[in-house]
Amino acid sequence: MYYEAMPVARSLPLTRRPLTDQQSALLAPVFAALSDPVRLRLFDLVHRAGSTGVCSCDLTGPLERSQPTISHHLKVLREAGLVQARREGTWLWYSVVEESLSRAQAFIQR
Amino acid sequence: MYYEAMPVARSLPLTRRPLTDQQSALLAPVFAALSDPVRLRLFDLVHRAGSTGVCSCDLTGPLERSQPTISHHLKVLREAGLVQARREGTWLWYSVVEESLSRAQAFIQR
DNA sequence: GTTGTATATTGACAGTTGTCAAAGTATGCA
DNA sequence: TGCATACTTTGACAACTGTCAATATACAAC
Repeated sequence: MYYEAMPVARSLPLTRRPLTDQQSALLAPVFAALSDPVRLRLFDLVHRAGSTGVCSCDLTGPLERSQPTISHHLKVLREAGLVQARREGTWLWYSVVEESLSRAQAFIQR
Repeated sequence: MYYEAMPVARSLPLTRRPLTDQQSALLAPVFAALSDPVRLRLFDLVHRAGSTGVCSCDLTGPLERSQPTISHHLKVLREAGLVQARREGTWLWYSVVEESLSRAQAFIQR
């Protein structure tokens, strides 16, 4: 089984009009996914692992949260399109979806 | 009376270590402030107004929310350090705190 | 199949959030 | 002083969120 990144807004940065209702509704979940300290640290750890990714078994330890809680946060990050996971045997390897980052970045810098 | 931007983390981007507990606790509220569609649009409107700022009376109209709700969201943005307000007679003029943006940006791009 | 390890889901609970109506505070002007 | 305008605060409510224990599912090895 394969856990993919969910689809998210693509056409944001080019407009010079005020943010529309739809645009903000697509972008907000990305920031919402980064709005929790545990998820920020998770995302940071995944990001550090680069394209190789990181085994989620290595993510449960350092954050002092239960395994279900970490699993829940990883799901939030996945559904926001920020990370993706691929299975390798028993393990899941998480990596960052660079594209999603550039969308958030496009909003922030202008 | 003067509504200022609240103090927020300053020393984030330079480290190459994993995000600490404290760092993530300081950064998360910034993303949390951007995690609501109405606030995203508010912030966008303020940002567009540049250094002149925008009168908050002009922010209540376009977003289809009650005036107290808009006031609440502006407070959240202020407390996250993303915007600041200065009073001019009866009006409040809102403008973006650029520095706060660069901190969020520093996290996103690396 | 059984057993063991890795991860996800469910259910529950306290705490937080977005929203509005109503009431309060601040400023300017007559 | 009184009134009008701009904004904030309070109180209430439904919806959502972070957390864990318990349970379930997926895969590998035997």
